[in-house]
Amino acid sequence: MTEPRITIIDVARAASVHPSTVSRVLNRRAELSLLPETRQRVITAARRLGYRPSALARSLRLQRTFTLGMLVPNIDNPFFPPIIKGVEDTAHARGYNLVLCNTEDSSEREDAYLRVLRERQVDGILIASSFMADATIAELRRDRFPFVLVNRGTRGSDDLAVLVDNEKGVAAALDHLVDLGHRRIGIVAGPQTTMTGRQRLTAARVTLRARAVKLDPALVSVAEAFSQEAGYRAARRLLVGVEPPTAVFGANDLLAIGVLRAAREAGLECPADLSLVGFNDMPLTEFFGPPLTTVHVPQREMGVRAADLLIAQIEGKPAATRRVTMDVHLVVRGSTAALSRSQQKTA
Amino acid sequence: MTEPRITIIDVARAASVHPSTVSRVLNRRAELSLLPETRQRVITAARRLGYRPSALARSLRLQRTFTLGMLVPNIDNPFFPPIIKGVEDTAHARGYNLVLCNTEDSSEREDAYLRVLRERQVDGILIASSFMADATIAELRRDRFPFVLVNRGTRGSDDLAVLVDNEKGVAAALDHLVDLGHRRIGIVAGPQTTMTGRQRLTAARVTLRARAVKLDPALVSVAEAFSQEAGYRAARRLLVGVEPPTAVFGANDLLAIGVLRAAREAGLECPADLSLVGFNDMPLTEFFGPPLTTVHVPQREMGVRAADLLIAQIEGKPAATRRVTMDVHLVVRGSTAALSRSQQKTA
DNA sequence: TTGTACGCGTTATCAA
DNA sequence: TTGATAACGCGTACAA
Repeated sequence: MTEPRITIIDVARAASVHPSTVSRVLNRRAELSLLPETRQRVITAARRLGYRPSALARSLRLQRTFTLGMLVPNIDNPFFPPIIKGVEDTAHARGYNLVLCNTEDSSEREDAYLRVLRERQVDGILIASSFMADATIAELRRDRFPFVLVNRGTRGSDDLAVLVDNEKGVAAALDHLVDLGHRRIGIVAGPQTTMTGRQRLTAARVTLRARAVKLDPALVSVAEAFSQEAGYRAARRLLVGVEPPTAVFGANDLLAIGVLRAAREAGLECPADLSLVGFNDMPLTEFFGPPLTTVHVPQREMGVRAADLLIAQIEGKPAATRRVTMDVHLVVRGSTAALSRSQQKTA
Repeated sequence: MTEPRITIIDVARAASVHPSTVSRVLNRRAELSLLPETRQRVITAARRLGYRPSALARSLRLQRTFTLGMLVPNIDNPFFPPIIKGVEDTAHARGYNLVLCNTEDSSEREDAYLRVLRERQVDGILIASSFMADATIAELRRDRFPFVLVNRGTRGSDDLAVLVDNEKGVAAALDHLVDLGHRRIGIVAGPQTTMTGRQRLTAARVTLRARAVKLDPALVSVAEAFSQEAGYRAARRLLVGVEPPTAVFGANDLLAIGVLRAAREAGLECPADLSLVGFNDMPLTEFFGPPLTTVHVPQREMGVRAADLLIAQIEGKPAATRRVTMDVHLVVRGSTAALSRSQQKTA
């Protein structure tokens, strides 16, 4: 059925040398001690036979796979692809492959994938899955398994992590709204089971207090996921109140889009009737109707830094920093506008 | 440094049985012939020691990795994530893992990744990379390596493939524009080095001829990639002409977005001054300004079908069909409108 | 400079 | 029902 695999032994035979010699030639380590002629014989024999090394056998022998695993909550969320690209580019450049796993925010899948990755002996893991239990991560830590957290932290430990400056971003977003004259500001928060969700909500509270703007508890709606649909549902609860907000901050862009949809359904125009700010600046938000004002996060760069951190750890290099915080800044586009007279009247 | 790996041998020792027995117990194949007591001893020993099987060793022995490779041009293109999810869900459900590779439409990376995938002995490959040379694919075919083409074909061979009904989609898109009264219709075509690019342009020609609408050669602009930027550049060439089109068909949604940007820059409102149709119905297009009229392609389903096809081949199941063509339909949203009087005057 | 021998962790096959 | 053995393909001390 299948052609028998061509191994190092076949090459050796063809070149009339010992298999170990073939191995030496093909792994051009220190060019030390190899007759140029022998080397040539081996190389041509290998090419002629169409020899293909077995990464499996090599990994088994070396106990190294040159593979990284990455756990992502949802590849459908446009926030992640640029991060993944950053990781992959860096990995590729440094001789590593990437195995990508979609957890769908299901702890069952998270565990399954984590197990698979370890059984496959990937050299390290990137965890962007924000729901994953700290306990699961603690296990990796205990086993000294190399890993890096992306866009999430763990309580009270100094795991390697690449984080976003949520405080700064949220402050910029809300300062912007307050500066535009808004006082009744609604918050569509992310799931409070995630660190990002909690941090951004807390930061929002802090910022508004600092600006002496009262945050009406009725104007805080927590979404059960970082998705457009969840944002829509959360926003509906927000907009039907007797005294609706004149502006809303969505804890990420997908939530903001959900808000937009709910607003339209309620007959509200954005930004005329409702100003809207998101977070992440995911691709294409500038083409939305209206273009989304949002907090820019350097997604690709996050991936690059995360991969760098992980590979450094794998290769035993001294880690200069255990924690990288990405800088962010507000990008003002069309979805926010100064508080209008009509809005004031309504309120 | 690293803890020594716990192997089947350690478990065997702890359970006072032979390693081969451990293997038998752990691979709950036909429950045939195993003393319940022995089985229990092994299982508890394994659990107690925290035994983790080595996928590497197993794959080496079995010559099977239960891993699929997937080549994608660009994970940043929102068209692909749903496909990838479809593939991954199916693979996961059937016991396979997925190694994802971003080719960036670079043949260098395509070759590099393809080589890596084969060295890692993935059981099969999904190729969504439309630029890949037919010659490269011919090599896979020659080696009888299991693969499935996604959203692309190869000339004159009956490779396993999951395709999109481009003819139908393009016809629906252009019929829609013609029905709205448009006669000066521009085409922003995809790269003619890809099968999709060629098919859609040809289909456009065919459809317009069938409707007795003349296609002005000056109104056909070929983009050098299926990206927003390339669409923008191609559209600029189109819109600056002396007699600009009243409607444009973009060969995919990203190109259409590029057109939108170019139109705005030229002071054209969409759809008042210019109607626009895309292709693919990638996620979030409904939230664009204006919402994009486009041809819906069941992306996730494509991934599912592709994975099914591939796994069937790997497992030696008879392939009912070698070629699956996905049905498509037009989704009319806000970016298209009937030809207006002002547009007629201009023309 | 090259050959010898062994082990990486499994599982299939055969023998007991 | 379980044990022994070989082999999957490679890399590396060590010996020659």
